[in-house]
Amino acid sequence: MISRPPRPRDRGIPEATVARLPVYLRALQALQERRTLTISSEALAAAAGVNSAKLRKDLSHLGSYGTRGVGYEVEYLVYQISRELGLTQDWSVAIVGIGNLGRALANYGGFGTRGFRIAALLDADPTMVGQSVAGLKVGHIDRLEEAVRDNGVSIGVIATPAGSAQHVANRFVEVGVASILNFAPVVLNVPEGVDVRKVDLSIELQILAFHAQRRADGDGREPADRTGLELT
Amino acid sequence: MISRPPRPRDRGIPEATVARLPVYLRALQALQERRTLTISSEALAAAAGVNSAKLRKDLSHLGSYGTRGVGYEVEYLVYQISRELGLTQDWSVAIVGIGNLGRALANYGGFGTRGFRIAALLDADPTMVGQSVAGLKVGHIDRLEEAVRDNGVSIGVIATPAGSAQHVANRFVEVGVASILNFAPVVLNVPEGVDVRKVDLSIELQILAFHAQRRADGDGREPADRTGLELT
DNA sequence: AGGTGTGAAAGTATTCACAGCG
DNA sequence: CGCTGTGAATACTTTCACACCT
Repeated sequence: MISRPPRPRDRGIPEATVARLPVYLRALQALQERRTLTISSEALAAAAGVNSAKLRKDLSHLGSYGTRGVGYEVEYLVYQISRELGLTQDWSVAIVGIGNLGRALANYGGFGTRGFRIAALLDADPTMVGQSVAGLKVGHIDRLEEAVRDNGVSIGVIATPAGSAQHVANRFVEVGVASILNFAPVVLNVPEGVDVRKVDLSIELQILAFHAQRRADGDGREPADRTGLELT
Repeated sequence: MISRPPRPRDRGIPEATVARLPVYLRALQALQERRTLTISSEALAAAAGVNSAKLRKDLSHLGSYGTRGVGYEVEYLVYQISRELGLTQDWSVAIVGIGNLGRALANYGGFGTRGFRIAALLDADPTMVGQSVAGLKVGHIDRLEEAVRDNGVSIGVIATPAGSAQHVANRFVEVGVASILNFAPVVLNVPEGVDVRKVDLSIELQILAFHAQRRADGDGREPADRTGLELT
């Protein structure tokens, strides 16, 4: 549908940029649903909650996909960002730990708006095993290796209690799962080459508390965010 | 006159440091449970998944709480970090959206290991209202203002579908809640001075996919990415 | 000796501001 | 003319390496 990209792009995309691409992608997909064809950096930046210079710089790392005087073609950008993020292929995901959180994840429809397929749900609790969650039968954790191999799982999600997380991580790593999303409140130890991302609810709360306290302390002073300085 | 007597300590702790303090705190609390009295920067750094230079620099922003040749006193550091993060006071939290995720959050025992109190659960679904979740009765979202005021809520958690998130955020802001933790996959628009943090499951997955793809593509090159880090 | 605290250097990220293309 | 793409300036973060304290 869209002609082949000119050349393998520069692969040195800054980490900070990578972290924002999904946000841009989501904003663009929303625009696409509203049949918007093109958009300026200014408008897209506003939708994504960043400033336009940052957005343009970010996109410039993917290539020159805009048109001066006009903006970006929504559909084309969606495609380019999706490709860059690896969403043009499907990733199989296994979720371990089917408590409230695991269930929430399994049921999270918008899981990537395509690109991700939840292939297996596993739990250690025998009363959990066999139950149907989000249209999938929960398997026993003992079958993790089997589940990973049979489904070509390449991303593992850990939603177990803290005490089991490292063990599950080890097993993921052993069967070759090199991308792990960890919701358990522990620091996982993994060998070089394995990519772990952590989502930690209480850490986020604590960061909020820090800023809230500062707001209260300094009171009438720092408005939570530093004010811009003048120069020039 | 250049002297500045009033300020006891520099309050300008770098954001990157703030984001790591909760991780250190958790590691220290684990040590405390094992009756460890003192710890070196090297060992604490390993437990927290960072390098020791970074840890020392981070802690140096709080003050000079270590002893040269010895290390840090665990209990004292726990106290200092807790105080810095504002955990020596209690923060009341309201959760809006009691689906699987909201329930998971409500039941998350380790919610801050003290410091946070879940004061109200709210939902728009009438069949949900009145149910008991994690020992609390779910209230109707219409009573948000009441719930916030009666319980002195200062942190709001949004676990609703994307479509309702902005509306809920507006109402939080209007009753004076200036700290929001958003799990809905949308960019919230809030006035200056309101602090929003976002946790987005599919964004995390997409970042993992990016690195996984790079690993597959470039192959034999980039060693994936550093592990054990989170990003905000 | 042993390990913290910290300037200085190196590496990243953000913002500015404007040349130049469509 | 408007808006992208980008060098240059600025700001922030991490890492190094060692003086200095216990």
